[in-house]
Amino acid sequence: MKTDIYLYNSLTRQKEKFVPVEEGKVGIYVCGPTVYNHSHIGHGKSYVSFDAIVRFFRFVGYRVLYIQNITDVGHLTDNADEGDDKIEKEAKKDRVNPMAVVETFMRSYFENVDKLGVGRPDISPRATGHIIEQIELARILVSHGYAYEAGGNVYFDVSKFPDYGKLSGKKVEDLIAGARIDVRGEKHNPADFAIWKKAEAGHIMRWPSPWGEGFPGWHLECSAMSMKYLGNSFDIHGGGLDNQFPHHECEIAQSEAATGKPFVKYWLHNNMVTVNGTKMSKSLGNFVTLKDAFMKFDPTTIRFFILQSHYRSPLDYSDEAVEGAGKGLERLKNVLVQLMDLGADENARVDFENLPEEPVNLRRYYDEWLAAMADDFNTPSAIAVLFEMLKDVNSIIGTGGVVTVALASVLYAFTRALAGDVLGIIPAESQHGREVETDLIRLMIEMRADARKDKNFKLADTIRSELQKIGVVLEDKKDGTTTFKVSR
RNA sequence: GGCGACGUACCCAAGUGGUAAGGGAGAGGUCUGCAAAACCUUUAUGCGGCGGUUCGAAUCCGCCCGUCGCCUCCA
Repeated sequence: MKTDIYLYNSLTRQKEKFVPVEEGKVGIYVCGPTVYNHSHIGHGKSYVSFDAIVRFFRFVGYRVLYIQNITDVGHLTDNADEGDDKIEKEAKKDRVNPMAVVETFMRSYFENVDKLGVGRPDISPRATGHIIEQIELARILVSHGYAYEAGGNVYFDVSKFPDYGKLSGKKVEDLIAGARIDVRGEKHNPADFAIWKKAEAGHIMRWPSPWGEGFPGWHLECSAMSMKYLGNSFDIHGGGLDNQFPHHECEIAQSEAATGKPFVKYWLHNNMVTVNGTKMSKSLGNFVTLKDAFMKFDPTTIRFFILQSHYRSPLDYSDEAVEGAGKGLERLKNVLVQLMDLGADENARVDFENLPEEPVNLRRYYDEWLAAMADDFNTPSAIAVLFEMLKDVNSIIGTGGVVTVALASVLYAFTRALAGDVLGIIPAESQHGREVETDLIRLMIEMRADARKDKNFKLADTIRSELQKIGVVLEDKKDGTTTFKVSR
């Protein structure tokens, strides 16, 4: 590995050096969405954050197995394990099969995060595809005495698992004292949680089990699926801070009670998104879906905006802030265009072991970037390093310094690798677009150059402004040449 | 009520004991037919407030104010 990685472990509440369960490999599980609605900007933050983390692990040489589930069993909208199943509620509204609702929003989810440059997980297991594993896990818990059946429901007995609360810092007594919920009489202890639920009449999604027809409790799927693909003990489990309790706490209890082994080594939690300072909620009408956001901003800009703050910091979404981020990103992308104009080879590779120190100190910038990323994935600091490098490069270009094709190529590849491959804030496609379009634009530039020579500035300006309308921005250089960039 | 975070310039945001990164916006300048881009200069004696520890604190401690999250489905 190129470097040691330190990460903040929610379980121990401190930064720790990452030591994998198995040398050279990382097993990571991240809680995926419940697909009953369009994804919002909060989902965006979570999945972009973990995407950057996964990309970084791969960059430094780890073999990563990334699992992210799709929750396609609805679970309940209400407290006290009552209320409607969210997916079924949606299905009844539209008079369609619940699985059709799942399909619709699962596709929507992937379309959205694809646009954000989030790499697909290696495996996207679905809860309904792992009912057998979940029943088996519940069966083990019952047979080991950690869970009990009551009226067709199966509950985890919190009193049998003394470590319950170790992740969230909660005490079972406090939970009972502060309980705002009506306690189900059949539970032994108010803090006990359902791992299998009886399907009442009219409940559509149901499966046979040793306890009659029913469906799995929410927490069970993540235990069953993570351990199936990553083993009983694995490296990293991630998710939103709002899932720390009860979801992740319950996962630990179920998994460790069933296997007798430590479940997860490092817990990573990303912080939440607020909109104009307040929590997103449908009732407040400030619910920003990714679809909405993409109407106003380029998805890459949204990604950049997300990564410009730390994953463990809360992020406040506002048009003003995203606009500001977009302008900054534009500058970053612009340097690549400039380097291309200097003849940079698009396919050049960087040798990180052997970076130049003059005239741009890439050695130092790389060390700083790496240190930032290795320190709990500090993407804001890493981005700041890229901006410092950019300033250096522009300064040389702007003051007429000599940038050889070889240097331009190294700078280009360096920026592409760090900003593109790892952070994902530079889209992969060529800035200059397709050949025919490029030739056409060059033709317009020549025509405009003739107009300028004749002092026909009216025509010259018309050409420039009309091209700008279709997203082609012309820039006249000092030496009389004109370059362009495509800004969409 | 219980638990936990956070509060850094006009906006966004790093920094967890050694004297305030970075981005946006603003101001002035260089370049230019004009733009745009780029570069240079500039914008917090101060990091919510008040105390304390220390040679030294945005960073540690205490209290207060404010915001957010969790305790109930949630990324």
